[in-house]
Amino acid sequence: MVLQRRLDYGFSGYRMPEVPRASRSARGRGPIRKKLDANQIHAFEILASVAGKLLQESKDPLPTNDSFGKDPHFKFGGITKSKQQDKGRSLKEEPCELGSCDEETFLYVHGLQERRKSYTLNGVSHSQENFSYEINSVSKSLDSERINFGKGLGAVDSRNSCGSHSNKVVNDSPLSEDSIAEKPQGLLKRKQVTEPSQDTSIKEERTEFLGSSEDVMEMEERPHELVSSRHDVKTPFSGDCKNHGPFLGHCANIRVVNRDDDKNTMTREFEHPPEDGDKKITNLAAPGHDGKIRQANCNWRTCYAHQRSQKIYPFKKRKFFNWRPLATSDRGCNCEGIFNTPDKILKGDNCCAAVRSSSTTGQQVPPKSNDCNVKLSIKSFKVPELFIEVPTTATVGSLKRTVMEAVTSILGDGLHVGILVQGKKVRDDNKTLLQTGISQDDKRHNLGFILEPKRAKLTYPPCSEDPSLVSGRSQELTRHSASLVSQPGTSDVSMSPPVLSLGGCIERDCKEVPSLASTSTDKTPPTSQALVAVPPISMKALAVVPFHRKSGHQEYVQRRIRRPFSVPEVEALVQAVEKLGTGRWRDVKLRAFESTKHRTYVDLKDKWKTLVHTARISPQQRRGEPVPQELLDRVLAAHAYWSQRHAKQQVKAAV
DNA sequence: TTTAGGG
DNA sequence: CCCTAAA
Repeated sequence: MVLQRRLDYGFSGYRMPEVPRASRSARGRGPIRKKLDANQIHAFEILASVAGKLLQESKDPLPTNDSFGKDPHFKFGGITKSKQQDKGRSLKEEPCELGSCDEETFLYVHGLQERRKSYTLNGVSHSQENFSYEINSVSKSLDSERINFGKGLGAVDSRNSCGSHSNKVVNDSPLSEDSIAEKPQGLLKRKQVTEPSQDTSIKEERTEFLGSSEDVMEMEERPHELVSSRHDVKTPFSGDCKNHGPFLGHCANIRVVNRDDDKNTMTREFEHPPEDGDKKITNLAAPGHDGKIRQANCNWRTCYAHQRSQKIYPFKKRKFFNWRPLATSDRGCNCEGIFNTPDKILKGDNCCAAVRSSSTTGQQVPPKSNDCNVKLSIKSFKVPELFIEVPTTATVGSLKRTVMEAVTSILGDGLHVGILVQGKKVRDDNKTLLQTGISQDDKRHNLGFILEPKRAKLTYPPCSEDPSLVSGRSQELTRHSASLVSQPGTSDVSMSPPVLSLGGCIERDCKEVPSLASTSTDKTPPTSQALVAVPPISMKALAVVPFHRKSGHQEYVQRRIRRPFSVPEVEALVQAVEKLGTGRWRDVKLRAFESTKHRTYVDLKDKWKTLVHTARISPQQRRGEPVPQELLDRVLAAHAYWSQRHAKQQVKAAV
């Protein structure tokens, strides 16, 4: 028979496709904000949840964070130290620190409407969740974050810029070896207790995982610290999680309260972030951290941000799934504090261990990815680590599916997973992992996962519907992420060099948003902004996190992409309204936007509303593409006219 | 389905 | 843009 050993892989993160820029101040000075769709946010939630659970699995106390409580920035509103203390096993809360973030590069992630605020990933948000999914991009650093997917304990990526210090740091880090060594036991223990069966299917794992209720639920999450740009780090991983700056309130404290076995639903409630959240963030973002950016040393456990209050939180919207965002800083997750020395890691032993059946041997300690600093550009964000387990006999296709399930369930169906082994894209889904070389212990076999747009074309909002302005639908995807799109089945060329100049491209893109006209596909570097940076990856062992997928499809309803009205559109709208009047949006739609399917009458109505508002405010206060004053004047005139007319009609009707 | 408005 | 109550 074929050996049924399993490989545990850990994701240090995914690099996500860029998200359309949401907005920035009129003068371009403001923070660049990005909005993530609900499902994307959910990804964080789920991944964070997974991480959190894993974290919980560990009974080993995490290194204490001395800075906790000391750091002025660190202030979790409701975090009760005493509470933590009460629980011996509970993890200490640590502030998540966002390292040096270029203020300008802060990304704000928004969820939907009301929740929008709460889902603001940006630590700046005052939302209650205030989770630490802060995406902060340091455009300065060209190093792209990498996705490590490795087997073996503690991977060290020598190529990684962080790698150099990471090794060293690792040793010093409290979280290093000991921690790692211990963890497995704890996991094992738990496993034995909870999982009698040796046969562990992913599903079972998941179940078990979920099954570990109480303790898990009560665990406090600990925000992890984050860090900063790898470049500047002088003392990376200063060895402890102590020095991390407070990430402040971004890390939500969550506690799982309710568990729904059937649905694997966990609801959580977040605490309200400190009022001064903004300030804190600002501080973090403030200059001065340059060169001294603290390295975040977060191991995946740490990443598991604070969890706290538990409570069944009825979600208003069904769109929101079961999982609430955990307070986790994706960034933090990426910066792992636990590392093993390379030699150690790469040893066959570890590898072997890694492949042991998790069910019988217990889970391995999740490997830490040496993905030090995550630098996110405006167009991408990193998701917390995700651990999965698959038998070596699994096919590449199944591996993809497994990963996809985890990711898709979170992100929605817009993406599919691509797998790269040593930088090469594996296209044959029928190959087994062994055949592909993924199962080999050789460290050289790097495995990378990439998220690619499923659809041939991503729908990026064209600047204008106006034919004259639209260079073609094909451009949709091109804007910032042409390279992102490796169409299924086609180009992989770009993927070969896994990651390339990601950095450079990103930086450039961040700074300048190419106009549509200038961004034809041809100009876009094929490889660059690839979705994923597939850095050299070292394999390491990890704990498996069974990922569960709900049968089916989540009800993620993606928020429509923002499509600012172009001047021609505004013109058309104004003209139609002048003629038809307000209140007849359907007719306006038919008349002026008949062929523009993405402009609904509601959109037109909304646009009119904003136009009226825009026309009333001073030019200085206006944002976005300036609308000719002439049009605005017409807006006001039409608005006044029709308002008056409606009023009169009402009077008549009344009489 | 449309409107109208608040979020 | 989203979400919805009303119409």
